[in-house]
Amino acid sequence: MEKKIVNDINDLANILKLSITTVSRVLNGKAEIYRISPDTKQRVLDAAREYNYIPNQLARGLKLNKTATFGLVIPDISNPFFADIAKSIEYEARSNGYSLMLCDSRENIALEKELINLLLSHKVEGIIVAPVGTQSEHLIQTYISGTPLVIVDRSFPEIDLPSICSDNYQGGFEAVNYLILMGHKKIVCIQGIPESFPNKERVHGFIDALRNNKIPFNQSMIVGKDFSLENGYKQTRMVFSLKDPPTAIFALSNLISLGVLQAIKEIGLMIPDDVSLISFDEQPYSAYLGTPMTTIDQKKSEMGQFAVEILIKQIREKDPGTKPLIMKLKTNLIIRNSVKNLKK
Amino acid sequence: MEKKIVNDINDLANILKLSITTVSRVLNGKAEIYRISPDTKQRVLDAAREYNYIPNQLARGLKLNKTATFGLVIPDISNPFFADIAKSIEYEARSNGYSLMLCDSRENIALEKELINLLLSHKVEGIIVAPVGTQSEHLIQTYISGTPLVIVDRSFPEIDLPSICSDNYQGGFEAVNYLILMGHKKIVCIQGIPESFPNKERVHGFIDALRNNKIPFNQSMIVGKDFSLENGYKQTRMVFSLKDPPTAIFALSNLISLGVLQAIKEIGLMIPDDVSLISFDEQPYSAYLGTPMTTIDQKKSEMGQFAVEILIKQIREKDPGTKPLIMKLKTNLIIRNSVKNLKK
DNA sequence: TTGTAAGCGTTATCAC
DNA sequence: GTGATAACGCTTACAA
Repeated sequence: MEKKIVNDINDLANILKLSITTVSRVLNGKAEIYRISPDTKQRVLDAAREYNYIPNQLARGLKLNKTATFGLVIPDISNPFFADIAKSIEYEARSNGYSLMLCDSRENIALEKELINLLLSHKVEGIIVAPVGTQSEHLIQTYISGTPLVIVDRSFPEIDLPSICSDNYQGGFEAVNYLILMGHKKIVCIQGIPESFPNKERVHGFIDALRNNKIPFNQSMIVGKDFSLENGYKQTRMVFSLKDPPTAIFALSNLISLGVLQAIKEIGLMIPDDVSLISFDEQPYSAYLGTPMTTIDQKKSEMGQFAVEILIKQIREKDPGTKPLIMKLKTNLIIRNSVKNLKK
Repeated sequence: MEKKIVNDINDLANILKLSITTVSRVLNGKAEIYRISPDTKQRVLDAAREYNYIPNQLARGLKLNKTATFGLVIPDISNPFFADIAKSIEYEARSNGYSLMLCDSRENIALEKELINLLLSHKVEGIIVAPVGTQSEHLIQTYISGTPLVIVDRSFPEIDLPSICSDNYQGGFEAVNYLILMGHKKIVCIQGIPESFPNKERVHGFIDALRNNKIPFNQSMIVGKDFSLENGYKQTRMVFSLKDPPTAIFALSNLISLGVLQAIKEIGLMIPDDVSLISFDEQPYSAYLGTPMTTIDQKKSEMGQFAVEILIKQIREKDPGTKPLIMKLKTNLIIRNSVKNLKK
């Protein structure tokens, strides 16, 4: 006797000699509501298991207007910062019954727009996005069109979109303040994507910390163009080819600081004796580098967790009247050995 | 005049005073085939753009039995090894018009099974999985049920499933052979998940390299239970609490070796003067650690790339008759400073 | 307590 | 050249 293959709720109903209605009800846990006999219920459940019936989410989604899916758009999943956030979001989404569609925008705004539309076409119930640049029209558009959306990491100034990010200004300020406390005055900041919001805020903190300590600022103290290792490398080489190089470098990402390390090494300098270094993004390896690195830690898992919470809240409340929630998470300065105390 | 909101191909057809059939045809690039007038075609295209019509992939998928979606199941997206693979898979999938559903199985076999079913219910067109353990029935089941599937990283011995992984045996063998060449005899291998295939193969290579060099092997030379940092830390502390500790450690993952570094540091030893270390998985930071680390590099992006290629091939050919493709990628020994030459 | 049938947004078959 | 309609697999109002 060959075992029938069940692709369908229909096949299942046929085998059981029941209507698909009854089968559907049992499978959706509505047996009691419709007073389906315990016997029938058990038969359905047994058959579903026996024939390994897997409901078709497409059909279900089409009918119910629910896909139990979120979309996640991030600039680079191979950057451990975003991988950590993705981990947290995946976990939190799954815990709430949602699957995740992963989109890597490769720091490309055109692709980001495309990906948002793709997610929309897949009828995701919500989108979490770490935006690439300063453009936000497409995000606002999807938000007001009714798709719940949360921005993580890269918020926008004065925008009415729910968002959650680190207090990048605070992080930048504290980092540089610490450098100054250690006696540094000639500081160079190697930045990431200049237009991106976290970058701007960190730079803002950098400048304010200088100002606060009466240290003159000029534009040559800020170099760099993106968050990559290559950028960190090139800028460091460039900076040290100039006369009067800095005593300290402030790197605005984990990848940038790796590039700095490479350049420093090639040039033949030592950290912190010849140059000091402080970097955004704590990583598992930060403590085990040639010189254990002083870093600004961000609350990555909280970020992911809150992002999903805010999204789910939007879905539940369906209340576009209320002011969108904007959260800022405190950063944390982790002091190790990569900054020299010039005052000693 | 308020702009109408278009949710539907129906709405679009109404606005244009055309049938949905015609609209659908134009939108699917079949205008020429059905000899639709250039004028009509242009009107449809313009309207679609103007009203920002986004096709419903659920309905499309239901009808066509195509979702343009792959599923990816990996044990831990925050492990940079898997993040790199995911990056490559996402890129390659997207280049071929597929989106990616990301599932993190958290090294949990029950969850892995559940996730596979979830992906099936979402009607993904193919699944790429880095399996958690030794169980493969659920994978074989979905493969023979007709859903294209590729295993990455963690293959199974003697299994008829398409798979692509590193030559873990070679990697293990070369690593240990190198240690022996440098004069090491007392070597401890801190392994990952013992039942997992890559782990077994690496251990196999470890043992064969010893044997090959007439160095006696005993079970106490292999310790550890998973690929985590904590495992690396605990095992190192344990090993060095014993009398007659090893002169060299072979760590079977990037996270394990970070744990080793932490323990070594706490104990107050130096690498490579007091202990040598060689580790699986090259990472961007490997070269910048306290002692630049000697590592076994794996071809992560090739792995992702080939995985997608194999998947797409399965979809195209629909030919379950041919023997499933199994690929092994060569590993690469990167020599730095973490192994001491005892023969000097 | 169970069944019939409409409809979710598409595409494909057949007609004109 | 264009259009009406069935069908994809499911849920649910309405019937029985």
